[in-house]
Amino acid sequence: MRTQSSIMHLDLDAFFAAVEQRDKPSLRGKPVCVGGVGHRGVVATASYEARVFGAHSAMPTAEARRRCPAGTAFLYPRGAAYRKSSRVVMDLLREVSPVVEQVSVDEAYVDLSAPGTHDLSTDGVRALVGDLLARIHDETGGLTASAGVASSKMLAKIGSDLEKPNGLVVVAPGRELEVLAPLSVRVIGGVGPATGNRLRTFGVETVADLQRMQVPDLVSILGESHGKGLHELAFARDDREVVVEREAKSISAEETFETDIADRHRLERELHGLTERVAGRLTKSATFARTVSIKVRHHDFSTLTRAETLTHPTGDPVVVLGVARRLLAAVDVSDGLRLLGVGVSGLTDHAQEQITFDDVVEQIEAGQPDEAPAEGVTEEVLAAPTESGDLDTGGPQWGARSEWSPGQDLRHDVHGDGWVWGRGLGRVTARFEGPTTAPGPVHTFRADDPALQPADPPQW
DNA sequence: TCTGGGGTCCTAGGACCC
DNA sequence: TCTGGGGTCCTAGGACCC
Repeated sequence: MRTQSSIMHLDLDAFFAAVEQRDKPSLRGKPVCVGGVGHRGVVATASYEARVFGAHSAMPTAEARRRCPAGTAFLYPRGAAYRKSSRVVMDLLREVSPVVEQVSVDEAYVDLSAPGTHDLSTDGVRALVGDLLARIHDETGGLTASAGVASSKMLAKIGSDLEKPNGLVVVAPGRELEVLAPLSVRVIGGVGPATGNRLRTFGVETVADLQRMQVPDLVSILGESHGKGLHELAFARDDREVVVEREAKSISAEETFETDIADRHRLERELHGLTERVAGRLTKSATFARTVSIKVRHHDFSTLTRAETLTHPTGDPVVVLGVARRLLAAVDVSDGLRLLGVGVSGLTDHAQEQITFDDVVEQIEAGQPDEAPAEGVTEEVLAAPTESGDLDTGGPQWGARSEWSPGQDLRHDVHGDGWVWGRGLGRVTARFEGPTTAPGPVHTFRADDPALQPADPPQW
C-alpha cells in the first residue's frame, strides 16, 4: 500500500455493447446483448438498457432473450472493432504514464507515480483523470470509462466500480478501511461465488466481518494461500505492483458444439482445427511448448482434462496434434461431447533443444517416441479440411460460422456500408448506417447476393 | 433451448530423488 | 515385513477473472 493515491484502474463501460451502439446508431438507447447468439451461447456484455430487464454477462443468451423485449439486438462480438478502440484507449493511457498494465481488452492499471511529474493530491488526480476520461470519450467516438484511483490495485479496482458508468472515484490515502469495511466481501478480487458462499456460512458477508476473523480460522476455511491473502486484503494491505508486461503461460482453443458430437471422426476434425489455431499462435509468438492438454465436456457439463508433457519443447503442429489425438483416444466419447479443447503450456521462447541421436535412441528404447506423431498422424491429416473453415482471418469469433452473423459489418454495391440485422432461410437482412450517419434503412437480400461483401469495422 | 472462450493461480496426490 | 522427510515434477480438478 502506498502513501499516495497513485494507482489508477480504468474500465470501459459495457464495452462491447457500447461499441455496437456507437457503430450502429439505430441501437443507441436500446437494449443490446453481445455474445454467443446460438442456442448454447451466453451474453458477454449487456448494454445498460438491457440490464434493466435483467440481462447480464455470463447469462445464457436464451434466458436474456426471454427477459428482454422484442427489438433487443443480439449480436456476435466483433473482436476487430473492439481491439481497434481498445488500442486508442491504451495509447491514451500511455500518454499519462509509461507504466500501463493491460488486464484485458477493456481494462488496465496505470501507475500515475511513474513519470514523477503528476500532482498526486486528490484534487490533482481528479483533474488529471477527469481530463483523461474526456479524451477517451472524444477520441473513441463517445465511449465512456470509469476510473478508480487509490493507494493499491485492490482499492483502485474497487473504486472504478463504485460509480459506474462514467464515474471517477479517488480514495484518499488513509480512507481505505473506511471505504472498504461496509462493502460485500465479493468486491475483493479472488472472492467469487464459491468463496462468498463459504464465508457466508461462517457469518462473513462484509469486509468488516472479514476483518474480525482470525487468520488460522480463515486458513482452515479457505486454505493457506487464499486464507492469508484474504486477511491481508481485508485490511487493504496490497503490495502488488503495476507490471507492464506479463508473459503468456498457456495458449488454448476450445469449442462448444451446437449439438453434442459422439462421432470420433468428426471429433478428430474438430481437434485438428483447434490444434491449428493453437499451433498457429505458438508459431506467431515464436514460442515452444512442453505440455499438451485436451479438455472435454460431456452432455451433463462434467468436464475433464488430460495432459502429457514432452521431453523437449515443440512448436510443431504435427507433434501437438499427435499428442492431442492420443489423449482424446483414451477418453470415452460414446455419449457425445459438448465441448472439446486443446491447450499448450510450459511455454519457452528458446528454440527447441537440439535432439541428439542418443536422445532418439533413448526414447525408442524406452518405448516412448514422444517427439514423434502418434500412429496415423501425417502431414496429410494436418492438411485435411477442417470443420471450422478459414482460420484467423480476423472474422467473427465465438462460434460464428462463415455465414453472415448478426452484427457483422458488410458493404453493398448500391446501399453502401451496413451491418447484419438477421439471417436465415437463405436470406440476410441488413441495416445501412454507420457511426456518423443517422439511423438507416433496412433491406433484405439473398445470402449469396454478389453485391454483398463482408467489410472491416467502420471508422467512428 | 441452462451454463462461451481464453486465461491465471492454487491444491492435492503420486512418482521420484536425495 | 518397518517406513523419515524434503523437494521437484507432473497430472487433474476447481475457483476465479474478464
